[in-house]
Amino acid sequence: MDEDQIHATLSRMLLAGRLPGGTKLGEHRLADIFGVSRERIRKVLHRLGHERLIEVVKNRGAFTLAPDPSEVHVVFEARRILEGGIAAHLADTLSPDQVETLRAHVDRESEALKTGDRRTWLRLSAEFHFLLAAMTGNPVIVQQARELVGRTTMLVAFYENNAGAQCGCAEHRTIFRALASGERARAGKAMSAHLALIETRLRPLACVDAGPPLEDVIAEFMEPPSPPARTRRKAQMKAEAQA
Amino acid sequence: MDEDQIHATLSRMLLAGRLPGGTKLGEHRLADIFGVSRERIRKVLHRLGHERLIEVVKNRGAFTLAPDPSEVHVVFEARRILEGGIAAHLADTLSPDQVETLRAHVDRESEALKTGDRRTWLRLSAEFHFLLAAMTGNPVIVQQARELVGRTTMLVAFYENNAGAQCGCAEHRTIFRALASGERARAGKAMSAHLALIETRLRPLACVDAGPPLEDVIAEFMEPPSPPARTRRKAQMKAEAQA
DNA sequence: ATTGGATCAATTGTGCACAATTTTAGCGGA
DNA sequence: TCCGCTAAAATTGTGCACAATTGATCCAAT
Repeated sequence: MDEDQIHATLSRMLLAGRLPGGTKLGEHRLADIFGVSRERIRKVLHRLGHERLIEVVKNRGAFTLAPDPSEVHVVFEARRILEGGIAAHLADTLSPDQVETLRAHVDRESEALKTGDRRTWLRLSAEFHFLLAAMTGNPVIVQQARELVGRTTMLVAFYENNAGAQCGCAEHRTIFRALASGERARAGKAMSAHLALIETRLRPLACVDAGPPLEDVIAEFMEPPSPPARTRRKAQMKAEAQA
Repeated sequence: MDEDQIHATLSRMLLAGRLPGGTKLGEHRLADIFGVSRERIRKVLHRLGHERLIEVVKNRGAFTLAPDPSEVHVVFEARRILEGGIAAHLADTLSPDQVETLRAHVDRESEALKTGDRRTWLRLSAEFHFLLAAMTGNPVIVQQARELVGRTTMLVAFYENNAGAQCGCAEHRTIFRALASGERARAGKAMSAHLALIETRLRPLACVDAGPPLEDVIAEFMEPPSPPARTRRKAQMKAEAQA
């Protein structure tokens, strides 16, 4: 199997979020699974680590990310900043053709929502953000947006909140209107507000799913330096015990 | 020598832009220079490649980037988008302390400019952008901003236009005023305009330095698939001939 | 003289064996 | 029962030797 194939396969798997956070990804084990040498796996693992899709610790190996709530906030805040900038930029530079493409996309979202085609709606909903990034025509921006969207996907998959946490269709249309009329400030604000809403829809579930953190409860009664640090460690131990 | 040290050393060297674009970075050669094994160098090289500080081609090795004008535009456009988003975000979230820190920074810039301390002024000028990214408190954003600022540094170093292409002090103050007064839209626009100005100050030099592209002239009389692709290749050949 | 192909040198990619580090299991004592 | 220590097992890191690919040089043929 090719190295890029292995990387793509593992990426899909990680983005799907099927493994619990902190799961160990042993080199020898993966080498057996894919039927390739361990070195091949090593390279892919380090690459995934640099892409922030897994966490690699020196002399300890690779682990799936344990998405503590603070990471949710960090990623969504980063998306608000970056995609807010994208929206503002597009409001100034969008061509008539691009406006029409966007209009068609939002219309398809509405249509899918109306006809109850939930699967299509989910896909279109996710593609909307990527489409905007692509419309900048800037490969650097596309790359950065792809990374953030990927991390978001992992987060929502982990909190298995696929049902309600998707993008609201009306909000996409609001963003579109601001873009189409060239209202730079409004477009940026709308995008930022939209992403903030998604985060709030996601967060409540996180607390439920995270279970009893125990150490965090103790930490609440002490000075607050950085509570989430220990949550991660506990999740790792639990996951490793399963393996 | 440690692996991280080698990475840091090469990073500094690349960002300084001392080597011409397209210079080959042979593994065996670097291994001899640093006095370490080739594998160590390989790892660092691939890491640098993933960070877009060099270009690694399969079965051919690593090369310093050949900054064609299109890359200049791409990087600066990306900075306008990202840092525009950062400025807009900060206008909403800046604390009084942060406002004072920024004010002090801009004052120091003015002071350095007035007293003719050019070295200090250049440093402060560059740090202004990084300071804003850091003030988001978001590691993801800091990381992305660092990458773009780094690539910008390489570009200005390559075009050896260090003299006039630095940030205008007045523009920084304009951005600061918008941030301090919480004018989100104005802050984003000011940052975007500021970066656009830097690019225009830089570009004329680029065209002079690029020399006669030759293949591009031929390409102009054919169908336009992706002209910049061949410019890069020519720069590589020229650089390799020197080595 | 130029183009085409083939061989050869140089450089990168890969698998394997060994070294270093971490983790775990076992054991004895407080 | 719990803690500390030691040793062994497992896992990752590294250097080396060899394979594969690329680029260049040379020679021949048109």
